[in-house]
Amino acid sequence: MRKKVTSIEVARRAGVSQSTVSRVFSSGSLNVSSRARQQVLKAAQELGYQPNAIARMMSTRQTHIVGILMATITSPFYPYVLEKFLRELQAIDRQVLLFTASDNQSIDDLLPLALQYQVDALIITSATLSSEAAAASLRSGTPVILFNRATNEPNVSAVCADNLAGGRLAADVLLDSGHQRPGFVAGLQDTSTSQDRERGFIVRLRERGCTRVQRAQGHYTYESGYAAATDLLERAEPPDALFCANDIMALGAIDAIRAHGLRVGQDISVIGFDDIPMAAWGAYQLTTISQEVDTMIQRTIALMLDRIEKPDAPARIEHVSGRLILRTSVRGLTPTVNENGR
Amino acid sequence: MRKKVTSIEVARRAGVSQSTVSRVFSSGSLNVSSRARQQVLKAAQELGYQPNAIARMMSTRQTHIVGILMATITSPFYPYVLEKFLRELQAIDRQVLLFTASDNQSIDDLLPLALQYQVDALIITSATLSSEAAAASLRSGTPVILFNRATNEPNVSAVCADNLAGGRLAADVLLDSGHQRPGFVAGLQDTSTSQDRERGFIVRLRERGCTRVQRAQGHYTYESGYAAATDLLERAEPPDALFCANDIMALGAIDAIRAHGLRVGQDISVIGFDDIPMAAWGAYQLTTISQEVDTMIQRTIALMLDRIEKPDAPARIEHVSGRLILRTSVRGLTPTVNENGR
DNA sequence: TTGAAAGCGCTACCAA
DNA sequence: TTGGTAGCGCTTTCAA
Repeated sequence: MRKKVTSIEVARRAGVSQSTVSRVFSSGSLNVSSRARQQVLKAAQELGYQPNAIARMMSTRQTHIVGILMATITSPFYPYVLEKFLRELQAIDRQVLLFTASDNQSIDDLLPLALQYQVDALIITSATLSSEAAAASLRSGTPVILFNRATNEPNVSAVCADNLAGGRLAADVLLDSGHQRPGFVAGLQDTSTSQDRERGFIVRLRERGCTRVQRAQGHYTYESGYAAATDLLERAEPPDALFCANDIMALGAIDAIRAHGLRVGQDISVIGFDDIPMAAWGAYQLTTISQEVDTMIQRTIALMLDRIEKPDAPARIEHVSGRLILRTSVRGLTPTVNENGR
Repeated sequence: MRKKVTSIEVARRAGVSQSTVSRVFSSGSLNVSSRARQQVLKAAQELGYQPNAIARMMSTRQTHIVGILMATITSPFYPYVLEKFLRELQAIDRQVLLFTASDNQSIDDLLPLALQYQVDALIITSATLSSEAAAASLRSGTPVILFNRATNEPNVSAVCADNLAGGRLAADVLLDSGHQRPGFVAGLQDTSTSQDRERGFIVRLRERGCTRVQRAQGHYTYESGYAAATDLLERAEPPDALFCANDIMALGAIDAIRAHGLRVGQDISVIGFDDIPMAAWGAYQLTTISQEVDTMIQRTIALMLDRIEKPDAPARIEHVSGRLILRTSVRGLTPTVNENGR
């Protein structure tokens, strides 16, 4: 049992050359007589032979492995992203080597590691790339695609939601439904997602004459949303509506609001961003702006395949716009869209 | 940029042999004069050399890659499991090749694929292994460990929560707090987790004289928990307490109960299993039985390392018992434990 | 359609 | 401490 069976042993047993065995298991059995193929298959079956993928990578110099670097797997949005990536990549016969990093620092440490594995491409989610890291990836000739983060690096492609437009949409929604004092709960300070959502929101509010916006800092977790909302509610003139940079903070905000004895969607409105499944749960019914994960992922993979094929093609940034998902957490708006979490 | 730099080029530039370059990058620079090492490092730096991990695997016949096969990444319990596994494995210098499967069928298809990658070991979560698959893994000499599933296969190790004890605990909790008509919401029919939790629950209830237990079938999702609870509530003599086979169904049940105008923890009690972060959220405050993920994962990795070292050691099954996490969804019990989601 | 043989980029052994 | 060299298990020419 211990010993791995190699193509040589199969060849011996089948009475053919090792080359023939290789042909049977690679090029779709091209240029192999069906008699030889039968024999090889039979011998392989009997010996329990499986081709050694590592050796194959070695000679073809193609691993068919995609590296995924994910900073925050547990934030409820990302498991969907990961699962979808896996399915799509498995479907096109690519395997996934997964890395996780706690902060942007470790991304820089992990990148060379991923490159050592000769991945065909690297997808980085929920993290930013330093310029040095970008340079290293460029030098190695490994395409890098950012998912859900913008970047200024030339030569690094990215796919993200249209966060600016999303922020503007949130502003319009709140103003249209008659709110006067909107507040903003920010996500992690140094993320392009939070920055852009905030900027779109503020700019649009200003365009429509609303200049005083209260703000509290969160960091994309339930607890930080709870804390930020509490902070905002206890100020002298609390907001009458909250735009939270992601759904999970919005859920925390809702619970904080209720803990203050206020009713969400009546006394105060809340709007989120992402449309995670929990946003549709009975206890929350969160109105939010969706991230079109499926589309974003398809684009990411398309971009990736493109760069694997034409490594010298210029990098591209793509934006995917979200939709307003109407539920009951913003007052004066009635759900019309079809309701299913995801 | 395109071309990958090899150790030969580094050797040439550093004026040493290729063997020396190899030594510098492998055996911790053992048996290399510090002068030679300096030169090699300098040359490598200048050329942007990174050792090729695939080639290394090829000669050492050790990939240092662990395969993880995960059926349901998006069920809220699993992202934590995955992240924890990644951190722990990265910490001991092992990489993770991740596979996902939609059902037990595809597990069987994925297993040979994972084996082709010569993974040092395979961890399978939230899925069961057919006997043929177990045999295949055995023949290949690759250790397989099940996480969170029991198994009867000899030669397959497993780590899971003590589900039987958990079910008994749930029964005791409900009876001790004066409930008369407990009901059970089952998870996926064919999972050992749901079966064992149910069995422990029923057996203990019976031991204490409670024989009539109503039951509804769910499948480990929020929606199915909602539906199952609705079903139970609308029966002639609805239960006064619900034990749900996992937390996410319990949350669905809570929302269903509220939709019926009943108060959770007063009119009817709910107890879950897992202790996912959402169970601690303000809107739910779910009393539940924890799965000690960290411990379970450490055990899994220990088991794995053990079998990698001694492939002929017998398989082992380990159980990790959970704790009662008191919140407010079961009436008559007051939270005492320290409160933080995870 | 087949087989022989030359790599792929490393590690590890052996001799110096 | 060094360098030379023989693999690791495949794929892929090249000739036959």
